[in-house]
Amino acid sequence: MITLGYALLGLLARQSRSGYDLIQSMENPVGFFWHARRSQIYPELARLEEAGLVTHELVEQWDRPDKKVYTITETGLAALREWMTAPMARAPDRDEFTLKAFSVWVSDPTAAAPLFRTHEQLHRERQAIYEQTVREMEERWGRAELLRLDSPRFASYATLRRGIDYERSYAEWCHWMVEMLEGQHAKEGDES
Amino acid sequence: MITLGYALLGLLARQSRSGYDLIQSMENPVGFFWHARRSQIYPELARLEEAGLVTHELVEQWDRPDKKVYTITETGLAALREWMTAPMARAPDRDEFTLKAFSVWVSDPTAAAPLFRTHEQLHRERQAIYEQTVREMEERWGRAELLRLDSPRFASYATLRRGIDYERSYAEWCHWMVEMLEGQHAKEGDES
DNA sequence: CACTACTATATCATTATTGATATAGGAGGA
DNA sequence: TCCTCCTATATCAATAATGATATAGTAGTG
Repeated sequence: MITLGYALLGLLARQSRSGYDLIQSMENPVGFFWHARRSQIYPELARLEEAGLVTHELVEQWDRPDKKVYTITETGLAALREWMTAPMARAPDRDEFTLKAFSVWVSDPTAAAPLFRTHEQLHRERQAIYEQTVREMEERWGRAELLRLDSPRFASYATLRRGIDYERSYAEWCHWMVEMLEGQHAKEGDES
Repeated sequence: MITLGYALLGLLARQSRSGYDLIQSMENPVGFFWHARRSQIYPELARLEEAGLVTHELVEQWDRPDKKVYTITETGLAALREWMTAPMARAPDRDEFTLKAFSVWVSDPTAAAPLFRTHEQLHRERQAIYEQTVREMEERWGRAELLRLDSPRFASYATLRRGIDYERSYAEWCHWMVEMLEGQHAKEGDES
């Protein structure tokens, strides 16, 4: 099965949702680690249902279009558990922005610097969003709940921690690049 | 144009290579930030040639099959420069392993811990490879050359720095996860 | 002599993902 | 009233990426 399928199962294991809700969840902060378009989600839901991993219930609404609310089945939960603990190889790394760094030498440093400056900003913003989310979670459920291993809150918290580390380390690297490109490498220490 | 195209141009800007050489370069440490299979590289080279971004010269060899050595053109270099400084949005994050963390709550912690243990190891190993590469570069060209902005060495060094940070932060997160899952969260500080 | 590995290029089918577009009712603002 | 936005689902074409396989010569090992 496709990774997207497990992403959807992971969301449905927490709570039943419509396709539209799933699309929202995939776009919002918590879904930062996997991304998909509507055109991929609806067919994938159909495939999950065909495989018996989810079922749907039609919910009629008077004020807006009717929706199909999907619920994970026991089979679906079992599939999610199996995927969860299945040994897995490193995913091939793919980052177009880092790829740019690999060719930074061909361009004028003063032309390249703004690019890295912008990305430093983008990553710091994302970091701030994740940190804010963690703070909100702490206020809402308390720190103890976030550390209860069988709680979805813990899983969200763990994921967010990864996100925060990722964004911070990315932003720091961008910052270093800007310093280099702007010729202010006086601060540059040695951390071989 | 496709990102892979710029990855290939980036390699050819440094040195002319055959398709086969390019495949090697994409698999080795330096090419850790983008990945492609043979079946994608050969057609892409043909497309680059059709677009006038590279040319090839047939090199006959007596001891092994003849090869086509590709060289970047002025147009190709211009295209690379333009892509280099073109404003770029955040790439959608995609990491199947982090996605697993999002569903870690459904599985038994003792079953999940080894998974994170393994990945900590994988990332530490990769980190060590990158660090070793940097050390070799320092020995071979000297630290000053690695910081010369118009040198491909600087670009490689910058890329490797990103790689090292990425691997370290990933490994540290995996380590934290293992501690959590194994119930040794005594060390857990507060870094909100 | 068979087997395996390496150099070298290439095609094919399939799957995954993206981008554009369609439909359709309700809400809210200009 | 027109326009835009939101909820809600869906299809379609195009592109990107993967996996499998083919060909073919050389070199080395058992």
